[in-house]
Amino acid sequence: MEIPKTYDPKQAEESHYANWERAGYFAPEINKDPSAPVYSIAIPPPNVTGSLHMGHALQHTMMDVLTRHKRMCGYRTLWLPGTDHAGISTQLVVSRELKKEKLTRHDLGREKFVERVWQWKAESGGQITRQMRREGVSVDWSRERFTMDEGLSRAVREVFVRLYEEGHIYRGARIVNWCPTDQTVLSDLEVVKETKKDGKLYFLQYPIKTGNGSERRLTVATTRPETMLGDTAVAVNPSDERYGDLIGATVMLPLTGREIPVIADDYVDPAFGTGAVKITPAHDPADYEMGVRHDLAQVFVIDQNARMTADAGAEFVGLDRYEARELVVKKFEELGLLEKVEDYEFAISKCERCKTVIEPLISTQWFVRMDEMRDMALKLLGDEGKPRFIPDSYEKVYTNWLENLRDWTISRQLWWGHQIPAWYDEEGNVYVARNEEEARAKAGTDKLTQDPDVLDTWFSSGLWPFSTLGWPDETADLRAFYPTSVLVTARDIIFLWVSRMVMMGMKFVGERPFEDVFITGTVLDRAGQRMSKSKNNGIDPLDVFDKYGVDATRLMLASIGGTDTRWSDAQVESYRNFANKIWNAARFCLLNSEGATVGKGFEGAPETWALHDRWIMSRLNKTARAVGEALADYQFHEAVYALYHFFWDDFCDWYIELSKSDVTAAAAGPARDAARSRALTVLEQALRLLHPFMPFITEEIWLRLPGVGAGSLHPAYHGATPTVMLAAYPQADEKLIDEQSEAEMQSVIELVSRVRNIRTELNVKPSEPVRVFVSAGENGLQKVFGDSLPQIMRLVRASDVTVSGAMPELPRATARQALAGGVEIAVPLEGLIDFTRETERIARETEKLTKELERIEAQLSNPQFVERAPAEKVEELRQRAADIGQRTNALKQMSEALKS
RNA sequence: GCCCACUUAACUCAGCGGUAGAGUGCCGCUUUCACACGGCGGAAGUCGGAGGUUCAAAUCCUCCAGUGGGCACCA
Repeated sequence: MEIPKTYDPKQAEESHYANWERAGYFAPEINKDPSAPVYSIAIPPPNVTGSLHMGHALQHTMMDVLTRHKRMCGYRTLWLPGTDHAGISTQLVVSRELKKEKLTRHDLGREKFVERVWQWKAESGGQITRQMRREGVSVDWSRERFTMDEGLSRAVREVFVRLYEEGHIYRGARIVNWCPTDQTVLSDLEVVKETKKDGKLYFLQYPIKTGNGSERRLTVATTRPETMLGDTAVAVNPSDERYGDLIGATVMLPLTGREIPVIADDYVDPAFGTGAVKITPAHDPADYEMGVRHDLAQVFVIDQNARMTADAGAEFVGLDRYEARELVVKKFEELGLLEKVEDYEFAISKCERCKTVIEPLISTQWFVRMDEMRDMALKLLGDEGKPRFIPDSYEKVYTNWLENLRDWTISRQLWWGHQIPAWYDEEGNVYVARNEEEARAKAGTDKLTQDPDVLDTWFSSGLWPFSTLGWPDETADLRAFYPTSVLVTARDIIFLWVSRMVMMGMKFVGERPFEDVFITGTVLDRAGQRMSKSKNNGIDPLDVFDKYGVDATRLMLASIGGTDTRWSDAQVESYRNFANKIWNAARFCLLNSEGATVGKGFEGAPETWALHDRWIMSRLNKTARAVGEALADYQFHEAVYALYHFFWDDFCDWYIELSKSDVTAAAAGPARDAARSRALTVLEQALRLLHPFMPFITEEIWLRLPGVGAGSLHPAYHGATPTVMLAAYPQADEKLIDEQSEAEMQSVIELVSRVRNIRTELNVKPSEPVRVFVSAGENGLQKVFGDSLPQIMRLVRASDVTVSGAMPELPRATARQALAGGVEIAVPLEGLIDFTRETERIARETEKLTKELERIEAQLSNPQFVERAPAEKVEELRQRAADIGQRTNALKQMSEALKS
């Protein structure tokens, strides 16, 4: 059999995925067990414009591990894939294309433009789904969805109509976040606050109308002087003694000739600035509220392009807001009304996508009142603790946000998206309907115009867990797969998306959309910074796949816990090495597989097996148990750790070495066949355990193993072509977990390690055989060592190993060591021992033990400890103290022996 | 301003009430017939600081410092 020495991931990655997809292994229909439990995940749909980044790779790895694991456990699994139409992003991508042809979307018109977007989607929208195939994700492509699909669009209209009919959706003029670049309104969540370090606070003086010709001025502080052109009041705190006499007075607003009142409002903080606030209801959210409270006029001085309007005055009209700011300040200075300008750091709102400074404007938009759905979500958490957040600290974040939830602005001034299902007749009456026909019926006319706005992209995403399953129809998929089992996502969309799915799911399906929410950590760059396009510090997962292989990358990602972790090539490299280790262990087993069959070799009662066989089965079952428990708790790193060390340490370093002489015996025969079968069997089980994490290498090897086939599959998949993907996931068999064998093996391992240590410390050449004497008192270890003699000889490179109850008389030139359990070892090394060094070595060892003994004795002599600590704890320490005492004595004698 | 998380070996991180761990790196030795992407052995940490609770604290509590993140209408 030709098997290369080094694992090349490319070939396996290229061949298996296409086979799995073609064979239908990813679809729930592959499961033939009608009573199989169900496991489902709806993928967080990546933007159709997107390309794979590390965050996707991380989340997809975890979802794939969960899905593959459950599938192998016999669950009917559905991991549903799809993409999001991503309103603004997609519209901009296509607009940019048009720009190359010297066209704007307005040149095309809405209909042609939208057609063009669909065309773009057909040609270029598949990039991310192709990249996902590279990751090995076991999603059911036959159920792939897109948020603008007809089915999902129907769900969107249905939800809109129902919310409107129940009075949760309304249309009205409110102050909103306007992005002058994207030319659309944005929800609060699409606005980011950024610290403006070089901000200025301007102190403007407004003359007060006194009627008696006396000069008095009121100073207001502002970061936006240009908005003073739209001021309609100055507010002070009613309890502020400085201004008490001014409440109700009139201020002559400079530059405008308008007169505005001084009003009192508790909102004003007397301690800030001058304690007097200019109020611009049309251009500031807080002022807007105050304007509503005091019935103030709204004077619009800034338009949707962030330019000054005619109402700003002839000198200002047409100016950009920042030009207007300069001019206002200059005029104030000329008039002697600019008191001062201070440096002032404050938070400024920007468009999350394009980073343009938001212009608060009053605009007619569609909104959703969230109170009813908010209460449903809070009740679900309060009553049932659902969804369960992992890590649980996010539950508080989620609750706090919900409790302070405000109305959601859902209309967007875009062309790409779900057009709002509202029509207007010629009088401007609005008809909300599922389609135009229904609207006509309601309106009693066909002279209707549909609202030009589209819905916030997150409106359709909020329906994702059920719209993808066919809602509003009562489909079989909806019944089978809703609620989904878990949502795996990043923390930055808990509000934007997670909360809305819960609210929408409760409202429209009457049930939570998922049981658990697993919030992943974030992969940071090497310097600990978030990866971002603007910083250009992203590491492309596809490059990592090319360099180290998909399986190694997945293992690295899975080993990231719930906390943020810096990217490290070295770590991926170590998992690449692990993949190679797996490859070579398999290579060894396969090169020695003649006469062997997976599943054989462990016949009869475990008591009749050799120690190392009982031991490896115990380790294997413990590992299966650990992995199962870890995955149930989303402790991916624990699962990886358990698998890594089982495979490398237990299986490769010890089991293969211990069984090597039997496996590679020159003479064929039943004993050799059995030993070979056992190695193959353990390997095969290990591959199953590893498969959810490393799908490619495990399949590549598994298919080559002699004896695997239809019989290896989980019963739910009978009739399927053999694949490790559908093999039964190993479940811990508690009967095979054998603590005594593990303890005995541990003694053998320690014995071997100590002899090796002596060899190294005393510079014995690797090729030089040694003689080893072991005394194991009268306890059972004597038999354990006796039974493992050939293996011990091989592992320590001894010409001879003698095990007895007591150490025989040995020459002075003997290296010695005292082990736990009263075991002593001696290696005569005539001519090799440096007596001084050996004395030192024993002294070091003694010192280490003495220190530990002192600590233990201090504890044991503390009556409080003996009294209050659990009895077994005390007993454990006593035993350890006794053992150390014995070893120290032995070392002392060894030291004496060296002197004689 | 408020809230949350993090701070453990040179690096990246586990552990989260009972003898300090892993991977990488480092220091020896080693190309013995699965693997040098390997093997064997080894050195390396007063677990951010200060208090407190406890028989016992890296682990629980309080305060402080640093880092990162979220929330917030102080103009």
